[in-house]
Amino acid sequence: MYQAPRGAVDILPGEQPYWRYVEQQAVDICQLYGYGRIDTPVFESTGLFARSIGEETDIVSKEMYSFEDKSGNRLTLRPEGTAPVCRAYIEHGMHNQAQPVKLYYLTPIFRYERPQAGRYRQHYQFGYEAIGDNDPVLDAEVIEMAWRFYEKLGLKNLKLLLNSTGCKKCRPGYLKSLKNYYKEHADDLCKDCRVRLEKNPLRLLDCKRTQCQPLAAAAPGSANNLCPDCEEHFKSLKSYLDLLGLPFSVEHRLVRGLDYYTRTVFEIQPQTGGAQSTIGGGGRYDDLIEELGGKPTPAIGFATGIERIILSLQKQKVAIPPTPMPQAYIASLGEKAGDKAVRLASKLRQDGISALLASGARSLKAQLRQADKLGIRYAVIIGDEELAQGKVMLRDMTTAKQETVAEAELPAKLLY
RNA sequence: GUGAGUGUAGCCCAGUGGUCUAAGGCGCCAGGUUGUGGCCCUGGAGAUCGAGGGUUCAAAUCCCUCCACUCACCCCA
Repeated sequence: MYQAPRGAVDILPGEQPYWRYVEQQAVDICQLYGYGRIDTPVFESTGLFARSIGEETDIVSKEMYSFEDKSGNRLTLRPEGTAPVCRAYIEHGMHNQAQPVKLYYLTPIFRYERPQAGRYRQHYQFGYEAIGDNDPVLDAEVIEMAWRFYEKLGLKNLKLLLNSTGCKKCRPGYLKSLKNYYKEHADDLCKDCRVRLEKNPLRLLDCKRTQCQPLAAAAPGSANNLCPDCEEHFKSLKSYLDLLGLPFSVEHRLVRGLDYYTRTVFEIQPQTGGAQSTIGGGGRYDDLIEELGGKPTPAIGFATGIERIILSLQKQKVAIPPTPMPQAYIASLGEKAGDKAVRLASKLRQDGISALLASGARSLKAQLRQADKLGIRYAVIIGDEELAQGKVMLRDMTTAKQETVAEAELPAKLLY
């Protein structure tokens, strides 16, 4: 028997209301903040991701779905959303548009990982990017937009974590002091952290092992080792966040897994427990466009996992708008009535009234039982008597009252 | 890639070597008189007990291998 591939799931009709709800709120907030939708291909040249995300990152080194097509091109299923948008920005000469260019996407993401709660091999991300401006007011706006989005969805107990990782001028110095600090305490580190010390010192900061906690807590923070420009940018951002009334906490241990981030990084977490505490995050990537072959162009973006949002909505028992059911169930008895039912269902639908036509030649009892189970309010019943009168029976399933009405009256009755 | 837990009908699950030709609940289908739902009653369909191998006179139950799912780690949305 075939099963969905590991880490990939079917989104069944019963779960669709959550998806449609989240997607609608995403589209709405983007409209509100002036972002235009962009859809990029699900696969791109492997090099695009390797160059942007960083060869040494876990995503590139072990999580990409890469393949070669029949002409030998190395392609990869999109493992994140920002690089393709930057590629499109460059490819279509968007630097000629009014800056910053604001784009959003809602798309599947692929990463070869072991699935667990809130983590899938194919998952969906909603993300947006503001490209072409380094004003910290834009950082604040991007963060605010994410915050309002979650608020609007109905999520409670949100936490905003903020940090600044500096730029290519100040980061090398910071990394050096971080390494020096850790080298002095190398004996107290867990074995994973000893590897990190060499490979990816920033990751030392968010080790989850208890033995490394005190060290990480007392480690030098990037936000305290910024160059004057970055310092000023960060300070300004914080004042804008205050201005907007967004409660943030500066986390000097906040680091993100992609290499392209500069200056501002942030994450938002609903305090709902579980291992996947972060539902969305983002930051600045002022060097990425240039890195990918464009002109030097500052930018900032954000992305959030739809599955994690839905998990949080469910944990917090947020009420979701239900999917509307058909208004009418068309039941019939006998062949002639059946023909009339077919025509009537078609007519109602053409009039914009959703209708479900009974199928399978079942008893009236069975037909009504189905209407009831599906939660359809009105049953239209057609039998020999109705046929003889040239009318139909309209039954309100919620009150169990029914009346004989002319077919022409039906639309008005069904629309209340 | 690592660790732990779990795998019995669509779903929840009973069953720890013979009485299992596998129980129950939900759901599904049908009936409870002639054209009427929701409650109740009755009946029915639906399971190679995750797969393969082994031990045994006998295995859903014990052993091995594999697979899948779940949770956690690494890492990330």
